[in-house]
Amino acid sequence: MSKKHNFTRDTAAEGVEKALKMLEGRWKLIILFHLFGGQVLRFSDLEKAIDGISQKMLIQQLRQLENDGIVRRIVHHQVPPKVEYCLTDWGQSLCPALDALLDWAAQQPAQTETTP
Amino acid sequence: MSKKHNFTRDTAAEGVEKALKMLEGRWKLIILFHLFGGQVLRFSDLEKAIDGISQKMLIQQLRQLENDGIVRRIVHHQVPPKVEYCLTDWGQSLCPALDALLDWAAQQPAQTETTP
DNA sequence: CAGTATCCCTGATGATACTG
DNA sequence: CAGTATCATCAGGGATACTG
Repeated sequence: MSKKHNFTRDTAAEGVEKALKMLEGRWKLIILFHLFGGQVLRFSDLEKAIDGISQKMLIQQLRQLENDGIVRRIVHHQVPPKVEYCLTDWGQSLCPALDALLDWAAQQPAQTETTP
Repeated sequence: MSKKHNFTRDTAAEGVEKALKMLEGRWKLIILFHLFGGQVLRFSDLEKAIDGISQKMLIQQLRQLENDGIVRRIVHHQVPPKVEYCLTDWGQSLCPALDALLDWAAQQPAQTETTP
């Protein structure tokens, strides 16, 4: 199944950075969590579902996710236009990794308070 | 050991976002990977080890990691000053989560190429 | 040695309006 | 419906110089 990879301290940092770059972006995680679990949503569905997002931002973030191979764009040639978005297999496989991060964050011990 | 957490789609996105916020920052991952494995390094050690970083950036990123409870700062009251940095236990526990991300990124199928 | 203090600049985001 | 186009804003980061 999973291949073995040998990372040095620097290539590891680089690799994680690459992953983070793909996830950074004001709206990407919210979009992703709307698509996890096999959801297939239209542009307008996402627009309605995500509070406060503009069309410009929505399309921009979707395009980046698409270029990174995380999201798939499905165009139905109709009038009026219909375009749907879903995760690629690889995009789906991101879920466990995010869960790991989520658990980690949830385990944060209470102390000096997170940067105010 | 690990507690159970119930997340909704939105709180999950929020939680991961919180985690990412702590890791975003031009130099944080590089710093972290220098400290993983129990390393204890002086300010000047980090400065030498990390190519291209300025004192301002180094201290800024370290402070943020410290405020987030990921890094611990150890001051030795001496002349000249000696300050060391290492990971907190919670900071160490981030390692597996990053590994998951790393593996995910390494599995990226070749296709449209990552955003040029 | 281990930081502070300034100034500057760019890229990411937001607001708004227009279109095939 | 599903986008493009334009303009304004603002925080993150870089360069540089100074200090307890």
